[in-house]
Amino acid sequence: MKEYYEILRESSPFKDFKNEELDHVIRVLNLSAASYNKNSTIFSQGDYINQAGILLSGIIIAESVSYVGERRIIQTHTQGNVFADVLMSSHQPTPVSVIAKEDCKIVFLRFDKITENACDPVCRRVLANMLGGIADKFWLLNRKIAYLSCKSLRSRIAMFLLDTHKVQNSKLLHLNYNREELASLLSVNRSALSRELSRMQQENIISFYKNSFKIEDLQKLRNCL
Amino acid sequence: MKEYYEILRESSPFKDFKNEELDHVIRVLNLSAASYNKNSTIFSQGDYINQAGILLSGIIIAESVSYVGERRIIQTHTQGNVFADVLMSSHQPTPVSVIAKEDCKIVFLRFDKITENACDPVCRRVLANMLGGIADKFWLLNRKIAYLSCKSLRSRIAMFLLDTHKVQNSKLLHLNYNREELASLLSVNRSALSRELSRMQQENIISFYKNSFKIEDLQKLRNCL
DNA sequence: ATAAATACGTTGCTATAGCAACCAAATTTT
DNA sequence: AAAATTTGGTTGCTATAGCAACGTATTTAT
Repeated sequence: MKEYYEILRESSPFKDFKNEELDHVIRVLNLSAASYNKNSTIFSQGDYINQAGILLSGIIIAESVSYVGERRIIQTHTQGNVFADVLMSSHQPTPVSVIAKEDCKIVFLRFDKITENACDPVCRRVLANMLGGIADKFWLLNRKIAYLSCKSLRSRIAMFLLDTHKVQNSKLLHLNYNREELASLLSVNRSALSRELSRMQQENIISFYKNSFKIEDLQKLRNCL
Repeated sequence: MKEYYEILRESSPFKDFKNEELDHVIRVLNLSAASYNKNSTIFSQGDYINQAGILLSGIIIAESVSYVGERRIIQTHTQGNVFADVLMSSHQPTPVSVIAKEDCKIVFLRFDKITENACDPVCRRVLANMLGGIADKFWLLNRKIAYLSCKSLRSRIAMFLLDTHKVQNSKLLHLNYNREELASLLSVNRSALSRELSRMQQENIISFYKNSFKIEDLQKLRNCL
């Protein structure tokens, strides 16, 4: 596990943990790294989950399959991200499937192990950190609801780009989605998305090539809302 | 607090707690009931929150105000519901305002108090229960995203009604929203909502009077998806 | 290297849902 | 009880976005 200390320190549960603290917590919670091949399933929609995962390497996506078989991407995760933390204490089946998009290494945190050791101040810190992480995710979901609540396609795009701008803190945005995935994320039709993006480019609000976007006129983009 | 024991036992943090356990937890966490008048604000959008609330009596709503001043109802809470639990450990400002829709009594649970006492098995149970509650809310948000992701207005309505049907476990549905609020919840135009509801009534899929709805043909309603 | 598959932009057609304006019923205020 | 306000259904108009079909560029497989 030593090789992953840097990554763990970047993850929310172990944020800024010292080496000794990581040693300690790995021993107490009995942590180890698991490997998954590309395209393998980590959790299936409907599973009952009692552990969270921290992605040590690779990329995973959370997706849900609708009643008519449409896949909708809920989220993507990269190195250091925590997933399934929200679900680890739920009595509901998970509404999403988690799939390795590339070869992955993952360390799992069992919820019962953590609470069992809640007297241990280090474990307690892990727990508090994880709760903070869950709150942040909740906030993200609320953002998603915010842009799904936008009436026009253009305002949806604008809100999404402005959000991404805020996160990446640059007018040059690199999205991790192709058009189909972006459309699915925004719950709009792909061709309609392409059309609207082209229009916005023509109006010099944005420009783009593949999944690289540039905000040409921040004020105009804000006015789209 | 004794008078609220029945309600507390119905709330997720204290689910099925015995009297002695409630006595204990109230003492350790120093709990007491606060009163709010109708239309008063409990939390304001932008506040930093370090405590959750349990609604002992009354009705509260969580709403967010958009950039252009539109109010959007995020959630309503009634007796026994927990709110702000998700946010109590967040370093983000709350994205919603919480307003008393009627006179309310509320008991607040401070997050730091709970973790401080994590060695106490009863407090630990409270913590685990609250996490479970948060997971359930996450699941609800995901449901909301599911119906916001529906393309047609009709399918949005259908999914919402089917969800409500599942929760209330009856073909007679009593909604806590008026049309304006329902439209806001589904993020659609009110008149368009009325029109579509009328159409669905004409097609004998549902019937309704005010905020009472009846599913006339469950299969047809499912086919709307 | 060639073929196959995937990704993405374009466009015409059309159904849909937003908007506004109006009216009627119900509820609240005076 | 009358007036005022709120709530909800109706409808015509119109902009928008979904859909399908197609073409081209890019990537992947053989």
